[in-house]
Amino acid sequence: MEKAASHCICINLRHTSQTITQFYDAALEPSGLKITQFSVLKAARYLEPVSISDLADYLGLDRTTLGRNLRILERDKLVALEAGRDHRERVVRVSEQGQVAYRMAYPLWKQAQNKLTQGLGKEQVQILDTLLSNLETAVHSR
Amino acid sequence: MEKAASHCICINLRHTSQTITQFYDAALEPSGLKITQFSVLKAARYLEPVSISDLADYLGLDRTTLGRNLRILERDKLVALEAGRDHRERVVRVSEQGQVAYRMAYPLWKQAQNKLTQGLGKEQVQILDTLLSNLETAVHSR
DNA sequence: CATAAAAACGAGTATATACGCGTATTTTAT
DNA sequence: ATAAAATACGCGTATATACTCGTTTTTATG
Repeated sequence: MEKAASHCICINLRHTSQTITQFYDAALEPSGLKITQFSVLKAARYLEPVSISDLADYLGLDRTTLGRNLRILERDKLVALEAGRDHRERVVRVSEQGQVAYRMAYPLWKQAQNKLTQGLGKEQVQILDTLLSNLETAVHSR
Repeated sequence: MEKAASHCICINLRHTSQTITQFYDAALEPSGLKITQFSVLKAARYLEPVSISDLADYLGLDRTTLGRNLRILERDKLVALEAGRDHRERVVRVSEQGQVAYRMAYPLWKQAQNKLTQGLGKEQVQILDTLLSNLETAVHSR
């Protein structure tokens, strides 16, 4: 990872996304979590008990994608997947171990976020957020 | 895919990147190429004959990632991978079929790119490019 | 109430991405 | 000229992501 800047918005986005992901993953390493897993735990903590589909909607992920990601968290005993009252669904709960990992990861995430924010400038981060949001809108409209 | 806007720069980037990728992939569909494959073909056309490592450097991808991506293009007969004079390396060449696919994909790519550019505004796209570039710099320094 | 429609999920398949380890080949240094 | 270092790769493993299809369960409707 080092080169970049094609003329393609998509390729540029993908490349930066990947680079930044590695940055956050490295920052979170002591917690054993990746940034994607951190974001799933965060959402699950907020919504639990929650079905896979509802959690996927919240996260903006495909249901099957989240299902596979959760399998890994379950294997690592960070979440538990139980049958809900509705026997079609499986309900996500964050385990004690999951809570511990999250609390360990949070300050690491914050540090990474701060570093980037300071590197870019607060206003620029604000502008970035707006642009990303507008991109998604531009694609979905019409 | 529909929700978004966490407070995490990384998660926001990942989500938008994925959404935009789907937009480009859908646009390129008639050509049979995905945007990632299109970008590999474009670079390979420009640099061929080129080793896997050199092409990976140019694209900002891990060598092994590109190797696997090329295997798929080879399977679909869009590129050929031959031994170079240096017997350690494998040399990438775009096949006739690859050229045809590329030429078919190009206007589709251009359309997608134009749609997005019009949706966002040219200045905003320029700002986005700058921000993405600055993000990568912010992460690599220090 | 019975059947049709809808919802929730898993499995299969496919792609993209990277890291570490091992191997073959080429270069370089002594 | 030989040994050491560097280079180019492949494979194994791991994660993230999504689509299609099929199964189970729930809900709606006539």
